[in-house]
Amino acid sequence: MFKEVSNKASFPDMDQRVLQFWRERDVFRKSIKQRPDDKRFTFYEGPPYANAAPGVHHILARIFKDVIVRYKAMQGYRVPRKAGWDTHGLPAEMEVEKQLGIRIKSEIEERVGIEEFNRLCRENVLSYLKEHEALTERIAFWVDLDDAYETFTPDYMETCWWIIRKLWDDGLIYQDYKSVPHCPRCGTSLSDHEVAQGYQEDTPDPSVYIKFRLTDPITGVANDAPTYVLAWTTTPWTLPGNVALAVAPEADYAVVEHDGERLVLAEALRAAAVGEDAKVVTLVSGNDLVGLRYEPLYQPERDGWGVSALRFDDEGRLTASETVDASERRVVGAEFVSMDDGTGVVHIAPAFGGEDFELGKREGLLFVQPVNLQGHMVAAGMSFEDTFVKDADPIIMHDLEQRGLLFRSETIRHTYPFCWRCGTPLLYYAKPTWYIRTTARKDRLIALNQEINWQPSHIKNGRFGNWLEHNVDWALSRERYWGIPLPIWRCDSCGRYHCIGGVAELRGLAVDKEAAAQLNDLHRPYIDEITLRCESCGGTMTRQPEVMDVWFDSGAMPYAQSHYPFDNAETFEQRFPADFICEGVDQTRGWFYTLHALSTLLFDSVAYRNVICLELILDEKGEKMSKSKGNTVEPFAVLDAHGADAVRWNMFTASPPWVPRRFSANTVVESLRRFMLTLWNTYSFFATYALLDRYDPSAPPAVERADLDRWLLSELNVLVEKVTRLMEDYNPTDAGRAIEAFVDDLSNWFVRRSRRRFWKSEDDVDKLSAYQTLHTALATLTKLLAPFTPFVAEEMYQNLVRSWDSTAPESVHLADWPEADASQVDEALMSHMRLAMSAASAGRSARSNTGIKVRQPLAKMVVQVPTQAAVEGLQRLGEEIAAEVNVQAIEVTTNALPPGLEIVSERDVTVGLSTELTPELVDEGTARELVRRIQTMRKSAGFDIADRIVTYYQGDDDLRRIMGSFGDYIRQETLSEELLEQSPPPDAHVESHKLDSSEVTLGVRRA
RNA sequence: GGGCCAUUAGCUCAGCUGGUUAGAGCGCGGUCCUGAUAAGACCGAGGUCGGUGGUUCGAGUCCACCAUGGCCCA
Repeated sequence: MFKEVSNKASFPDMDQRVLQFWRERDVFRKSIKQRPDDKRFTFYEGPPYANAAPGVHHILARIFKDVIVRYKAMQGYRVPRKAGWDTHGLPAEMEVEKQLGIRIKSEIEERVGIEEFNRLCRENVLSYLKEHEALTERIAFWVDLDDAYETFTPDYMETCWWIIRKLWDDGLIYQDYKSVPHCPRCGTSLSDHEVAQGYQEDTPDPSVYIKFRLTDPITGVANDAPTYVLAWTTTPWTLPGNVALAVAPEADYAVVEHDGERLVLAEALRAAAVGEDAKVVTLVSGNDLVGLRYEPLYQPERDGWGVSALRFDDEGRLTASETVDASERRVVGAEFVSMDDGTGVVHIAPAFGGEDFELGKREGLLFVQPVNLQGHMVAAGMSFEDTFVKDADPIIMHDLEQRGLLFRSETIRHTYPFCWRCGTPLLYYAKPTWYIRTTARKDRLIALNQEINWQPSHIKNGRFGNWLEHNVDWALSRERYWGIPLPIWRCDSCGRYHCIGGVAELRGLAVDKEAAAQLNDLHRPYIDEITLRCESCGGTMTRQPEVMDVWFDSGAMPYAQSHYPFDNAETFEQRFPADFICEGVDQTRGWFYTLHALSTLLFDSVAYRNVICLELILDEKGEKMSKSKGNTVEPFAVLDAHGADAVRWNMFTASPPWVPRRFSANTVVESLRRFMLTLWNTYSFFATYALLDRYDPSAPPAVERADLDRWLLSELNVLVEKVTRLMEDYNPTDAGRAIEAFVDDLSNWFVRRSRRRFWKSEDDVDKLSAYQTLHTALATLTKLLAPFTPFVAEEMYQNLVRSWDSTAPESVHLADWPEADASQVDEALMSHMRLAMSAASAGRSARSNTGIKVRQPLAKMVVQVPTQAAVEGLQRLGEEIAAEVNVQAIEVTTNALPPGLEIVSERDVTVGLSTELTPELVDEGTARELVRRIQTMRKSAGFDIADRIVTYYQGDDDLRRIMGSFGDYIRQETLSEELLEQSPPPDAHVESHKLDSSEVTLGVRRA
């Protein structure tokens, strides 16, 4: 039998009961195991970083993962869900540095030591693991936390080595000097996707125009005054590294007079740079300038700064330069010279800019590096010696000004990259770096992307597609500590490199086999101590000191989570690629990319077939949540206040997840009121009356269903079809909204219209049909809702289904997803019901226009509809309209409405309400008024809904007459066994009322 | 400078392949209804659908440009 359901639900308490139930019955594991092994749906968990407390954005990502995988499980798929934790990389290192008060990288090795440092990092990354696990359980994200992968385990790391080795064998790993974004504080390069996270707009920087004095004459121009090429830069600190000036070969350059000197700059930028007034001596082409030599601003290699010059050799490699003379600095042509801003002359310093470096290679330029990895100027004896580059800017500008070489200086604001972790301005810096040659497979990266279903779809060819189109090689190495060591060793004698592909191989080649055999932690510094025997020359090989980009770890997750290929090859093959992943849109350059890149390079396959990209969560005012602003919402507080389902429902339905969304406790309350409570009260209503009536859900189906019932079942089956379709389309938001609309109809039309059917005293077919219909709707809803609001779905399911059907699955989450029954769908009926609703609404509107309140019955309402079919359909539903509008008769017609009626139109219907009041109608209105007052008295007397009572009344002739003619009606409505005209006994609840103009005394007492 | 997304009521959001008078919820004012409901109904105030041009018989919807905001890239 059903259990009683209070209409005062406490969802947080219910959550705890349900969690307990799932734990006791091990429902999560059963939900996986009960499904066939050969029908799989693979989900990959993008590993969170557990070194900070979980926030609401974690809830967002986790429930969108959960809703899809729960749905697929109910669809009959076996859906294993392995949890995972991201553990390596700068976030942890940064935290530990903060703890230790470390300011610059060198302190780590000098003061703390790598061993201790990494030990602290390991501690740090899991410091909030318990909170993350607690949140995961609290919001009912079903993922296997007991079998989680962690990226710092030897098995995980070994797979990563195997991947590098495979790429190495395919010739996809290489080392090169390249200009890379470098954080001088962290002392390491950043990958492009890391740089992407740290751009800041409106960054002020110097904008300086520098004069480079030509030492060669320009062909065809009289050499009778000092001539300077004018170059523009926003990074004065790179000027000591200048080795060339680049011009656009095809562009026009103007030679202008200025203060008795000549300046050379692009004609297109002349007015902007030197003003309209400057007199143009002549125009030359860029080609005329190429090859001209100029006087260097600085010659660090000559002047004892402590910097030696290198030179690009014929193969583009950097080699020591024996001799350098001033004349080697010259003007070169380059296609990238822009005429958008500056002077059309670009100062070239291959030690810094990427384009500069490539140009240096091509032109065989010098290479001068007057900045160290800490970002300080190496410039012994100069005024800016040992200053941080950004601080060196003004000093260098001052120095050049003194020497008459600064033409103009201003400040501009532009977008500049900063370190996403520590906020230090990044420097583009040429240094040796290990790369994965992703560009070699760029066409496959692009082609395979076409096989991925992106939600929202514009990401595919928009953000992600563009990213792939602009693909550059993946800078893999990091000069850091807490990461997977790069498995590359170099022979000290012959210089040969060897890439290790696994622990066994490492042990085989180790010089000290014993030490290698005992190695059980592959991290630095232990791995650094393992040297290998060179197979070519017998020399000793030492490991390259870098560790791997932490994004590599996450991209390796499909393979490394099962220690492929060393173990579990079969498991891997079953679970690759993923059917579904879901993360924030910031991962287009992070995890979405690293997964895609590695699967393409390793197996020429996608890594995932369907992906949902979520947007950021904003605070109530639309601002980004951040701890420093103090506008974060504490996840456990809101969960414990309103329950996990309300939070989940809000996030699913309040706005599409791929648009930045606002979130606050207030928005959760709204979801609670609008959806959760409406659902719950409908359920509570059912349970209350089903219990009173001893409704037996196992009874055979009613032989005949009322139109209202057939309508609801039709809507229900349409809903099942719609929700299924939307879930197949990875669109839980619209699916949830469809459920919400149904629940609203269920509560505010079906139940509202059916109340009398439930509480009438006869047990007839109509009552049975009403119960069966409502029961079916609610029981089906528990299944549709199970993926969305798993707690309330379980609670309702247990009572509505399991309480009487012991053969039903023991949890709603073990049940099968419902299937729509098209034979129950009646389009015409649904459309007529919509018309009836409109007619009722228009009728209520007409009533309020007349000022006659609804309790006062009126004789009739005429409903005008456009078609004869609608007339017939509405006639069947006339009773519903009549009851809503409280009229005694409904007349449906296609004809024009007769005059004298109160007319209101809504959509396709126009109604005309008769406003004439007869004495009989007034009496009936009074009778209804009496019923309502007696009902209110029952409540205030504290009677139970089903209590039978005796009602006492005293009043004038009018009251006596009404009690006489409407006595049956009043008795029935108020469950009065008797209506007695006498003064109530002392134990009755008594009230005096004013009815119209007369005084009435009423009393109620339990019978 | 380029790309993507967004812009509809005070706030949060719907408006499918272009088709009468642009909707809902919250909030506000009023009225009503109520023995499932922390609810519900009806009325009202509140919109130049970011702007300008274009295509069309007809544009919130399609196109172009612009503006503002967000994200990303250079």
